[in-house]
Amino acid sequence: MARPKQTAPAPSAEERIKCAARKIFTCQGYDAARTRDIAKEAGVNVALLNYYFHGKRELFNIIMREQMLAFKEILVGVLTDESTTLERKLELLAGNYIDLFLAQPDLPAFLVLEMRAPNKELVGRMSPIDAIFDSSLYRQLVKALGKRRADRLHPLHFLMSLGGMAVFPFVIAPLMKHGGRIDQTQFEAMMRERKRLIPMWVRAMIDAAEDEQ
Amino acid sequence: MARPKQTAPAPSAEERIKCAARKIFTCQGYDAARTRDIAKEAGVNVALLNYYFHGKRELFNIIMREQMLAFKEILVGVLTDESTTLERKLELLAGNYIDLFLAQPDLPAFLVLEMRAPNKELVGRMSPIDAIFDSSLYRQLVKALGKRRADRLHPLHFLMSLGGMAVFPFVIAPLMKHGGRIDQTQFEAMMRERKRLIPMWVRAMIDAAEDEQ
DNA sequence: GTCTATATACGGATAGAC
DNA sequence: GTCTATCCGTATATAGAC
Repeated sequence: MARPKQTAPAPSAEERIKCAARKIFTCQGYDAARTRDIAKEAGVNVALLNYYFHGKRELFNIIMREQMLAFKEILVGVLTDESTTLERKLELLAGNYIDLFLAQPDLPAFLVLEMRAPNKELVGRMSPIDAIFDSSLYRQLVKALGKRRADRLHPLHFLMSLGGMAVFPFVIAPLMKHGGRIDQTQFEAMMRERKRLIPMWVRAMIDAAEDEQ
Repeated sequence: MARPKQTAPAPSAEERIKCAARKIFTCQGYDAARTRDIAKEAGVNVALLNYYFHGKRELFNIIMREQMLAFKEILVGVLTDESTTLERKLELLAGNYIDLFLAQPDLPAFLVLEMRAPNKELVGRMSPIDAIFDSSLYRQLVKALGKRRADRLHPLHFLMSLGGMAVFPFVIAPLMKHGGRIDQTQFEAMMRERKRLIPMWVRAMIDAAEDEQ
């Protein structure tokens, strides 16, 4: 009698191709990626890749959509929650994004790269900008800034700053690791520190705006 | 008698090729760029490109080195000036970088892209990390943090934050311009605002560290 | 120095057997 | 569904004339 499988079932070829594609596309970008390499990584032939997905571009679009969605879901999930405070939202954003990038260090550079001209339509459809403007967080920022200051100082400034502080270290990591003054372990420790620091800093930035003449 | 030339002399073919290469490489990245397009943009034939420079890779390396140098010179120039205050250095860094990106909006994404694995050696040689550790700014940061706090809170945190706040808006510009809520004019106005805001914010971040228990 | 014409390689895609 | 073999376009690079 067949006992229930304890181990995960061997992933289908289709699934293996998608995983391989995600790995290679995110590491190398669309133009540098070779379908042959994706097929080899998945343990199949190029022909099969074209059988399941219809060519390189189609496969890429699927991966790209998935990755942008993962990115957007973190943002929108936190942004629109009416039940959390501004401070808590800042903590969640910084924490979730840094955790995501620690798990997938190539993701930020990949998204930066592929958001460029050739994919304008694809990217446009995924833009979270409307969700931001209509969000709970946006209203909380306006309130924290005070009506008068929110007129002169766009709330987006603070979201751009938060994003930049979370993302930037990962894209310049290759530079920082040269010369041996920062190694991978130290780098990761610093990124974990930033989960605590960034929300505190954004709060300080909001308050600094308060003090302007 | 030949009067002195009032107009700039027609740039040599070599120079035109370099300009075309800079434009096309920075807009499209190495893999997507076609030597034919560079040659056409320069008004010459592909053969000539290979005559002056030795193949696509060589030409690219020259451009890449130049662009990274421009980037690094801003940083190092400000960093090492013993005669300016911490506050002034922060102003100069934010101001100079944002001006550079306003003039060349594709530059940040290009550098992010090309700093990846395939160019590790090239990038490593250009890393500004040593210059940072030995700089006047670094010492000023340690001092501003206070010796005790500088032990627990790495001064690099603040440079990463400054960099991220200056760069990030330019790399997500394609996302922000969708939906018509931010247009190009507004975007540029916000970036100019940030030249004033970022130094103030970094100062606030340093002071926020001061207040921790 | 600058061109035309061409060699060569490579990568994406497909035909067709199993 | 999955493979082998192959086609075909395209991109880099070079040979050689002027």
